[in-house]
Amino acid sequence: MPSGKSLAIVEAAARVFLEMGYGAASMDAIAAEAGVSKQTVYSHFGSKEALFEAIIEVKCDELMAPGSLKRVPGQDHAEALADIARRFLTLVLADPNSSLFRVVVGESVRFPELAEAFYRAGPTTATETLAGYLAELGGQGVLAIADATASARLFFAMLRGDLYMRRLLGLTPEPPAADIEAVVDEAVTAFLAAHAPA
Amino acid sequence: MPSGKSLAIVEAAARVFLEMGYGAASMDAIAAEAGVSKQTVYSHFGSKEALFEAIIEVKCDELMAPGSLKRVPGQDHAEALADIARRFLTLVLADPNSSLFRVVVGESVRFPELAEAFYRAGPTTATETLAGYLAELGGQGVLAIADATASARLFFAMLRGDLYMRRLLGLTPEPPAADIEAVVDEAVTAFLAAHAPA
DNA sequence: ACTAGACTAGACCGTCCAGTCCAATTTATA
DNA sequence: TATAAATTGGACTGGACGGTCTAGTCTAGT
Repeated sequence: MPSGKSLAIVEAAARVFLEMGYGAASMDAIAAEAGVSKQTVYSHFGSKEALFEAIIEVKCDELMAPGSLKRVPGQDHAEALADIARRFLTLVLADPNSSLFRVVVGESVRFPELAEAFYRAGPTTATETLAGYLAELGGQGVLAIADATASARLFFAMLRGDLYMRRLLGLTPEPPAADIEAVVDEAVTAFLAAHAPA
Repeated sequence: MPSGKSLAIVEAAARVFLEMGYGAASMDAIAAEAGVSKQTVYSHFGSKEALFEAIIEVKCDELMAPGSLKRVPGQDHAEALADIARRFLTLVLADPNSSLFRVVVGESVRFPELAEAFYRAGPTTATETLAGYLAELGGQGVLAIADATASARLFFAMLRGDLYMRRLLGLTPEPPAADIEAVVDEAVTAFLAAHAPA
């Protein structure tokens, strides 16, 4: 439970780390951004590494916390898939989140545990959730699903297309909903075609 | 034309930069790795930034130079696609190349022009090449291709699945050919199903 | 009023590193 | 061989940064 100061530090550190990356972020800058003395930062978190790890873990949790991929009942399966895709892409392409990913990738050599935590909180969780749903659809004969996990991974992969790549490389600002919708439509259509029941 | 010393510097710098990232790589380390005095490094490349940019550009060129996606004639289209996919994945998952990508992503905030150059040399070129081939197949009625560029992007996206993500996050060593083959098969099958002619 | 503990401002230390300088030495060239 | 160019190695500068220390302030709770 971060109280006032601690919360300010966490938020400031998140801003600075995500904007500048680990190496370029200085503890002085973080303290200044938080409106707090450097000593206070060191009282709450013992070191730069510890602070960084704390921030990334918090952000990873936030990323997947709201069960973003839960289904709303009473939907056509095509619409349900589109819904999942839309939420996934919106989440993943949103500004602080794509920065987070960039930083995690960039520092994955120095902080392997962080990369692992990210992978577990993000891709793994998302894949498992979707795989459960796909297995259900497969059981109902609505789709031909041989390997639910593999299909779930394929679905997410289809969503990580050119737009995703451009975001990853920082070449594009957060895209408008229409752009996301186009990717969603294409992926869902192709996915359904590839999994049409015999 | 890098002569002896210059070449040694480029190669050493590539090794150090790709292994440690931009921030953690010191000019002393690079000079030592090259078996060259620091002054010589500065004589050939004026600054750390310039050296980094030179290395990344050289590596980008290498990455796409050998026309890695050219088709061998007389192939079944399914086999041709599998061939392209296999070469793409092998290239992209190989060790120095995925390190390069990690570094470019990590430094994309500090070096936006580099990210742009990378995007042009990599994804853009690859997409255009494949789009040309797909348009051809579409014209022959072998596949149903409405938007060749979009389909090409989708194809590559399907290849950048879980294995790619794990590589990106540094969670897995260079995968064996069998793992790549599995991804290739799955992607090609799904892609063909999604583009079957009416 | 007294005290305890969180906080501040900023000086300070040691380290690391990009980049410079230079005198001595090697290498190439004419 | 003589001369010019490239290279070496190592000392040095200047600055940034992680982290510590300290003297003193602010705020509760008693």
